[in-house]
Parts: sequence; structure tokens; C-alpha cells
Amino acid sequence: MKRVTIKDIAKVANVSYTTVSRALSGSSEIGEGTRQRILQIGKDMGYTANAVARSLVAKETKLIGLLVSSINNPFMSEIAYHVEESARKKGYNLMLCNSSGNIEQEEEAYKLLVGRQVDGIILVPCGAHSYERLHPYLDTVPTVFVSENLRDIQESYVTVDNHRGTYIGVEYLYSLGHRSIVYFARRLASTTHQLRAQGYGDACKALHLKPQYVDSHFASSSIQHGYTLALEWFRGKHNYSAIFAAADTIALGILQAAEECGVRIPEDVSLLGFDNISFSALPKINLSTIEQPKHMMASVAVEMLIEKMKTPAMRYSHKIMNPELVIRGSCKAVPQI
Amino acid sequence: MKRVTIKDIAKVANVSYTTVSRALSGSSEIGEGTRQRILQIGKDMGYTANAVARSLVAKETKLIGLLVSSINNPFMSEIAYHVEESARKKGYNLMLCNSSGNIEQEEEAYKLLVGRQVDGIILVPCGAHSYERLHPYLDTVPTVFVSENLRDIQESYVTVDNHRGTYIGVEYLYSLGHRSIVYFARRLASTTHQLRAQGYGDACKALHLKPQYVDSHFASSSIQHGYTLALEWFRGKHNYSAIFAAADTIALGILQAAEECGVRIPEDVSLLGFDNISFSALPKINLSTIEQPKHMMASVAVEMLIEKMKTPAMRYSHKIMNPELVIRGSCKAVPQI
DNA sequence: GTTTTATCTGAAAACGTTTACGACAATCTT
DNA sequence: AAGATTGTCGTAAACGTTTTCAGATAAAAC
Repeated sequence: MKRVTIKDIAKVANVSYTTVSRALSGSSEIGEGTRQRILQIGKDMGYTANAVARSLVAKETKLIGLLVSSINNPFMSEIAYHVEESARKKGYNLMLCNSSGNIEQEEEAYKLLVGRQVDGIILVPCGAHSYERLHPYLDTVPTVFVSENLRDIQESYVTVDNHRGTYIGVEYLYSLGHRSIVYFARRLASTTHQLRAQGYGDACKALHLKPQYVDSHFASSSIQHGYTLALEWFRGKHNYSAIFAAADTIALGILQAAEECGVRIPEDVSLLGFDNISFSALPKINLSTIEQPKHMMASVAVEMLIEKMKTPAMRYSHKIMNPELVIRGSCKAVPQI
Repeated sequence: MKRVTIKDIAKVANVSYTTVSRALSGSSEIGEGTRQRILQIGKDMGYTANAVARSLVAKETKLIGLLVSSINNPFMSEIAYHVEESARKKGYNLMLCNSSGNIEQEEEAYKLLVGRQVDGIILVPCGAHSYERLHPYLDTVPTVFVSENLRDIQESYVTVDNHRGTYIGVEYLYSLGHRSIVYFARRLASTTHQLRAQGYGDACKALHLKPQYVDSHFASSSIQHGYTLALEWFRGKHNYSAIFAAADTIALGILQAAEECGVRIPEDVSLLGFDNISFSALPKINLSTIEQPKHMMASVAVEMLIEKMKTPAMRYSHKIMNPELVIRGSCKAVPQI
């Protein structure tokens, strides 16, 4: 269990531990002979450098904190996957924290990461209030927000153009002949959802459609939310031909309700989602949706963060990605009468 | 950006930094008056303890390394979620590494975690060969394997009783009247899958059924694997009434193929999966399956690991969880003729 | 043959903590 | 009242590295 240190090697090699350090760190001011000899001894003794000690003197840990609201969520885990990959390729490792969508816990975790001396933090915040809450700590560690539009706020973030996402979604449904599109929203304290709702509204306006929002204040899981909302909706008499769900998870709930109510999708009503989580591609689900380029977002977030770490002078930068329409089988053209 | 240290506080409070350390660490050998005064100053100055420095002297980091083959996988991300939670509750944080199912990368990541001085490692290995490969390092850091049966191997692990899982699955299908059950396997270098196949075989033997394995050596994603296998299978003429998929992902692929081939599930053929990933609960999927108690497995793994960290004398321990049958809508009784 | 230069090595400080040890005063014994 | 005990605080060493500075040796230049 006792780990071998630089000093142990020094004793065996009969040199000072400074020399050993130089041999291992690839410094130039050391004889090639001694270097090889020391390297060999190090290998023989099974030496691995102590990153903790190294971090202490270097004043950098080569660690990135990844703080998400729930890793057990297809969207976040996909982000996490790509963040890990990008970070690793750049020589950084990940410290993972869950906030469970709880803002107190998010603050707690953030402080913890600061204490752990991470070089930077990538944050998928649990809501729009995260910014205010975390504001006091924000200039302790370079931070990049992901997926949450902070609009004109003075902090780095990368996100998708949510407004445009719903906008092109409505346009697509319109092009299929739909003239009455209901929006199943999620009234969360999140600018993301505010912008999506707004994009929907603006598109309707531009196309001379009457916007119709369905929502409730009752909050639970998104999928449950979509389910209960849709159940009630299908029971009533409404004039509409398509549903735009503010998130794929909501669409999943709607799908369930539709099945129970005998509503066929897409034969009776078209359904469009947002996010393109991996679930949606399943053949049995086969949901048309608006894609968030998660891979891109993750790698851009990492690059942006590293950039920010290197140039402390930089205040912030924003990057807004393009959403893309993914056509699968849940939307159908309205039959011409 | 300059972080405030214990010495900065000491200067302001006009005491030695030792005293500050004592005040913050809740040591008893300090006056209550000075403690309060120092605590207040610390708060005012925005002090957060440097965990790196602390780790160096304490010779423990309070970090657990979580090494999975892919965090972007419903099973793993669920494990990760619960591991994070359990660990946090016990005062540990997580370092996350992905091996991408690649054994070289797994070794790389493991060594990296060792260098980072994590107190322990929870490993969801990419295959049966992981053990041999990692063996040289295994007594550097307490390690617990998750989800991979290592059988009589001398290393700690927690897993589900895979043999029993398929066994009770066959029994269930038998009880529904099925007498001809095909097993869609995954010939991976994993004891997990070996045991599942064996459990299926043994159950068939016990019930006087003829086991029938479908598999191919062609490896790709499990879902793709299930799809191609099923496509071919459905095209042929076979005498069977139920399919047992070695994993839910395989079942997902089968579902897709069934849809394309006009095979109705469960009307024409019953389908049973294994793992109970969150996908499977979706109403449109609604897959009956064998559940791995992931929450339990994760928290047990953490407890087991902490136990192992505390008592270096302990060599290893094994924990095998009970699989449970989850009945949904993909299996149907065979009509009595 | 002496000085300069280049090359290699070591001593020591630093990073921010914790902790063993000792010093000193105040309080408690008998 | 003298010694023993207790409570509070400071000094210094330690954790395992990197890095600065200076020293030593050998080769090159004059």
C-alpha cells in the first residue's frame, strides 16, 4: 500500500530527488545517461507520480468540474460523455457532481468544487436562478454554462438557439399543412423554456396561426407532466392537428397518453419534440424532433473553458448553436380535403 | 483570483496559522472566543479550505474513482447516479472516467486514477479480461467491480445473480405456456453473458425444453446486434413462441425488426429482456424484463469500497444481488388449443 | 595555463494544510 | 503553598512535488 515516491527512487539511484524530478518531468537540464537510468529504476519500482503534490505546487489540478442536475438523464449523460472525451484529449480529468435539480445542492456542489481546486467548471444549471445564486463564487473559478440561455448575462455559456428551434419546428409543421398547432409547454424557471415558448409564439404570429399553450403549474418529472397534460387534453374536444412538445420527455408522456386514449400518432395527430434524446430514435418511438447538437456543445464548452482558464483577462463569451430538424415518423402531412 | 489561505486569516486575526487551522477543523484545543473570532474572519474573507493541500498531508483525498465503459448508456448512467449519491452522503466525491469499452483505455484511466490518489475505485469493467489486465495495479487502490461476475476471483465485486436471472425468466415464460423459447445471446467476452446463457440452458434442461441459441460473432452496438439477428430470424421458418433477449438493448433491436417484419409482440411472439433499463418502462416499449437492482448495487458497491478502504487487511468480498422479474406487456400466455 | 562557457547536479524554498511537541499561564489538588 | 493538571497557543516538521539559485565539473576558448 505504501506508494513509492521520488525520494525512494533517489535513494536507489544515488542522486538527489531533484534530479529524479527532472528525469521524470522531461526537463532538459539533465544528462541523458542519468535520465535513462532513473527512468528505468522508476519503472522497476512501479512509480506513479503523485498528482496531488504536483497540483499543490503547480497551482493547477488539471481537473474540470462537471456539475449537472442529473447524470441519470439522457440529455445530460450524453453531454457528460462528450465532455469527458474532449477534456481527456486535452489532458483534463473530470470531477462529477449531481445537483439533483436542487438549487441548494447545486450551490453546495459548486463550493465543493472550488475547494477541490478544479481549474474550471462546466455547469448544466438546474434553472434560471442558478446564475444569481452562484454569482458570488463565479469569479473564483472559470465557469461555462451549458444549455441554459442566460441571454445578456455576463457569463460564458454555450447553448442552442432555442427560439429558432421552435420557430423552425412550427414552420415544418406548417409546411405539412398544419394550421392549428398546440404547444405543450413546461413552465419552468428556465430561460430555455421561455425562449422555446416565445419562438413558438413568434412563428405562429408570422404564419398567422393562433398560438395555443397547454401547461400546468404542477411540477413533477417531465414525462409525467406530459402524460397528465395530454390525458386531459385528449378527453376534451379541441380543434387541432399537431402537438409541439417543449421537450422530448414531454412528448414521451404524450405518447403514452395517446396510446391509452386511442389517439394514433401520426395518423390522427402529428407530434414534434425538442432535444433529440437517444430514446427518441428508438423505432417504436420514432419521434420527429429538434436536435440540440450535444456533441458539439460539449466540445465547444470544453474549449471555451480552457480558453477562459488560459486568459484570465477574458470576461465571458457566448456561443449559440444551430438547432436542426430531425424528421422521423411522428409527423404527417394533413390530407387535402 | 488569488485565493485566501489560512495564513491570510492568521495575519488579520493576529494569531499563528496553526490556531486558524484548529479553529476551522473543529479541534478542541482552542479557546471558544478565538474560535468564533477566527471563524467570523474566515467567513468575511471568503475562505474555502484547499482540499489539495489537505489531501497531501492527510494521505487521503476523499475521492472515489468511477470508471465505466460508457457513461452514455442507460445502465451505467443509472449506476453513476446512485454511486454519486451514496458517495456524497458518505463524504466522498467522484472522479469520472470513461473507458469506451476499450481495454487499453481502461488501463490508462485506472493508472490515472491511481496517480490522482483516489481512495478507492468503482469499476464497471468492459469485459472479462479487465481483471487480468488490471491485476498488477489492483492492490495499489481498493477496488470494487460492479456488474461483472468474476466468479471465484479474489477481488471484491457486487453483481446480480445472472444465472438465476435467466433461470427465473425461463420459468416465467414456461408458466405462460411457452414450450419453445429462443435465446438471443451476445457472445461477448463477459462472464455476465456466459452466466446468463448458462442459466437459460440449465432452466431449459430442468423443464425438459430444447434450448436454442441465436447469436453471431459480428459485434456492434447491442441494439444493432439484436436488430440484425432478429431480421434474419423472422425471415426464416421456426417453431417457437417466445424470445428471451440477453439484454434489454438486444430486445430493443428485436422490437424494431419485429415491427418491420410485421411480427406482433406479444400477440405473435412473447419477448423478455434483461436489465430493466429505463427505456424499457416507456409505454410504447413496455418490455417485460429481469431487473438488476441498480440502486442497491451502487450503494452496496460504495459501502463495500469504504469498508475495504478502512480495513486494509481485508482481501475481498463478494455480493450477489437477487434479480427480479418485472412483468410488463411484452409477454403473453400461449392460447390453449 | 588560466579563464570562459556549457553541462550537469544538489540544496533549499515553496505550495497550503495538519499535527506532534513544547511553552506558558491558570486552575486544581492535597 | 508547592506540585500536578488542564487549557490555550505557537514552533516546526511533514506530506510529495516543482523550481530557483548556486555550485561543481569538464570541455572549450584565449
